[in-house]
Amino acid sequence: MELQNEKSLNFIEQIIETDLENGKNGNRVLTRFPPEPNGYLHIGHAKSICLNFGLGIKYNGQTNLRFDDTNPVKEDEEYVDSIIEDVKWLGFNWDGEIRYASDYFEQLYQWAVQMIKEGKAYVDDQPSELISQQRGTPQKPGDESPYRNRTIEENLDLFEQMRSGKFQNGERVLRAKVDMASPNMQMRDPVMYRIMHAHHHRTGDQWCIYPMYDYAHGQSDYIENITHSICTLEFENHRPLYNWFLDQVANGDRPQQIEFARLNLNYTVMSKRKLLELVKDNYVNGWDDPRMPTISGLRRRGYTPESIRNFADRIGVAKRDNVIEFGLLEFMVREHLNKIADRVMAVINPLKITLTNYPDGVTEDIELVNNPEDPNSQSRKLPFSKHLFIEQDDFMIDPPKKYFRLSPGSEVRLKGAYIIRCDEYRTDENGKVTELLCTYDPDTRSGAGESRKVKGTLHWVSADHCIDAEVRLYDRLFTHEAPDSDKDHDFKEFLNPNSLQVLANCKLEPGLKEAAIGTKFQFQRIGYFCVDKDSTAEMPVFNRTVTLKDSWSNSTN
RNA sequence: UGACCCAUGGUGUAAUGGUAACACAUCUGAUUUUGGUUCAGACAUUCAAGGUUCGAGUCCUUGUGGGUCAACCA
Repeated sequence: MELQNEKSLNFIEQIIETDLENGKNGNRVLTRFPPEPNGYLHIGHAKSICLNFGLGIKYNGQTNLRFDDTNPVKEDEEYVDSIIEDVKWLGFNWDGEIRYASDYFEQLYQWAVQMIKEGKAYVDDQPSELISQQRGTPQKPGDESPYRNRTIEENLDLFEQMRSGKFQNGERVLRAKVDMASPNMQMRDPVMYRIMHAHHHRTGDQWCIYPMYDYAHGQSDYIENITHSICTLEFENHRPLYNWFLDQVANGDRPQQIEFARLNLNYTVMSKRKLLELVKDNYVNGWDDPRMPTISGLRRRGYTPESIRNFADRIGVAKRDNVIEFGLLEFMVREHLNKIADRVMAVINPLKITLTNYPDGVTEDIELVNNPEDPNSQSRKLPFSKHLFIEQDDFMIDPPKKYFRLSPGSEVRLKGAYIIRCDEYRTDENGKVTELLCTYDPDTRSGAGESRKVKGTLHWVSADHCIDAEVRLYDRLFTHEAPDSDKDHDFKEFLNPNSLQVLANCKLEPGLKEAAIGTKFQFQRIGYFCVDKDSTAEMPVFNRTVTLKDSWSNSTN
């Protein structure tokens, strides 16, 4: 960690280092990642995870994983499991056991009773609409509830009855007695407890009153001895309330809430509600659909934990609203995959070619390095024969200038093998090219010494030896840079109809038959791909993680 | 018409009162048996006006622009 000294500190690190210099919190650093288990984690959470756990590591501290499970009707164990998996996969370890806000329900209740006794909380009998009206507006102060000055005894009794199930949902709430005239809306006697006769995924039917976020969160931080409670900007207005609740119970060290700007990525949506909508209404195939910005989606797409951590590091941490270009995420995964992914031959839109002067029935072994970027890389042998497949894009009848690939009469090298010339092409009734007849130059085999140069090098597979595979090409999920920014159009109107393209007739080099699920490859000249979980022994399925950078198609567009 | 927060190249982030920099993107060129990688280069930045100071992106004031807040959500 010493090496990080060269790098400048973000504003949260500066706060922590100042605290450390001042001996605050007994020189401890304890952060927490507090997801609500009401959906799958997305790349925005990854930023928060990397921040919180990263701080724990950097300052020799720890980070807790705590589920903020105070709203049983929205939460589910499926989400708990997925969140645990995603945090682990990103490569982080939390301190001790997993925590749950629901573990603290009894303590929270006792503190609420104490607050009632001190005249700091009261039971309100009014329905939510009325309470809402009395709250006033940002410009106009609120009005006090007629129940605000009940006796402590009455409050105690009513709160006890709330807990014991005497009331229906919505009949009573417990409110903090703060200040109905505060210019900060959060301070206008916020609700602390509401009645919910609902089954909780951990506490079952033990409770029918549940604490609200503002009350539960800060107290949970305090219970866990959190030093720095990092959250996103929209909680900035809540900080005085966070501190007010702490004032009621805290002795000694207390957590400090610090807000940072959440991640926004263009061409996608990041709200859990909207992501849930895409899943529920089948606009995508589940939370881990490779087009989703969820961590599980990125994982299935072929992203590596390293690339996501590097991304989080690169985008930085600050307080100003930001929209990161999706291309940066793609850069990060290319950068990592370039180093670790073996290169393989894969023809995704096959075009048959026959080498008319190559002997029938002969197979040669072509040796290729698996990854030229990796000094320790092994090589493998590929079969080469008279009948081959190349990419349809690699042949044009009437090519533009500076087209380095095949066209009638032109020459290219087949990577690792020979230089070939296209003599003839055949088309079907629609004019589509169906086959090329080529001749090879036997003197140009790779590694056979001095040979003449050609501009283009193509990837290929032997038609007699290749395997069939399905390849799924993904494009951005939305056509709009900011799909949820348009007030007149629902974000789903900007869904990209071409975000998934399935190619069912792809031809791959034989060694790919046994590739394990999740294995990452570079399909030479095409992009990075990984083996999808839908693969079967008969039909492997590959997901395109990202294309290779392509300055040719960029310049022609 | 309140409170709180924010403002640096196209994007994001630095510069901690002392030469405005790094990455991505874009564009050149070199290398290359991947139109990849690598290498070299180019482009382009302090919201405005006042003030403090020898010196301001940084501190102060005002303005402008943007964000957040009126769930028994988190």
